[in-house]
Amino acid sequence: MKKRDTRQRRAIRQVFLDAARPLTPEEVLERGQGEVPSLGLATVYRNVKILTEEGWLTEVALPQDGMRYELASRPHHHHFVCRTCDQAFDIHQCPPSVEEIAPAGFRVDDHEVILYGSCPACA
Amino acid sequence: MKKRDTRQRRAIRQVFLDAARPLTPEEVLERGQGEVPSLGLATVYRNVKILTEEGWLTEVALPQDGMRYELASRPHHHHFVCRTCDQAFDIHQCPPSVEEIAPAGFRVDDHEVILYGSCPACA
DNA sequence: ATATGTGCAAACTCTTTGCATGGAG
DNA sequence: CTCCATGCAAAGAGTTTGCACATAT
Repeated sequence: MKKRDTRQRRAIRQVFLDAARPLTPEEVLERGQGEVPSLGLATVYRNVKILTEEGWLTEVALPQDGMRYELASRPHHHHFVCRTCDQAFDIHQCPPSVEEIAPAGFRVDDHEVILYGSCPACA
Repeated sequence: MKKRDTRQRRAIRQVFLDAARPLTPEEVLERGQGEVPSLGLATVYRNVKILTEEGWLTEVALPQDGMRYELASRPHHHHFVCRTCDQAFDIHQCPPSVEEIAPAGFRVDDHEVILYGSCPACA
């Protein structure tokens, strides 16, 4: 199926290019409406799904509220979740030897580290 | 508010005492109905919330599907999620200095490490 | 006896889907 | 001119809440 280059899809892509952290569909909607006011939530969901299938976005599975998405091209990093404002922040370091805690017999091919606490604005 | 010791609450507590891994509300319902067939899902949600507030249970935030719960008294550990059978396993080690990767200005009060891969049975 | 706990169903929230219209190619 | 994409509204899935009745204390 051929993909069309619509105003909405362009706006949604731009939102992710401008984002410094993983975004929820709701956040994508708000930001995208700055560019295309008529943008609907269903369109955000549909496009985020398509962009993820295309490998342009990746799902960030943070427990707090729902799935978040970010550019697939970003280098390896982890996340900090603020329990006060519920925002997710990137952490650009990775603890050494994280994957070595797996017991023998388990083959590890990826890992996620999530820190919880208060961000600078909420602390 | 004083807490009563009902059949339902006792059954739910027993489910967690018998569990070897974090459980979803749905799993608690199924297991609890073995003891109290009339048990309702709303009661599970209410009690799981109360037991968490009391500090008897802790929320386990595995991205897969929804929140899971386990005994708070279990020693600190992390989780391995098998991408083949979707089962979660406990890892009884914790990588050193995980929380030190947080940037300045962030106050960390908890962390979670999730490894993904294949468990011994699926490898 | 009294007030909390329960079960049911309705309300809510988040996400997906059906359908008629809009707009890219 | 064709069809895919969009917006709306309704439908689903998961969780919470209101209410009348049950029951622990």
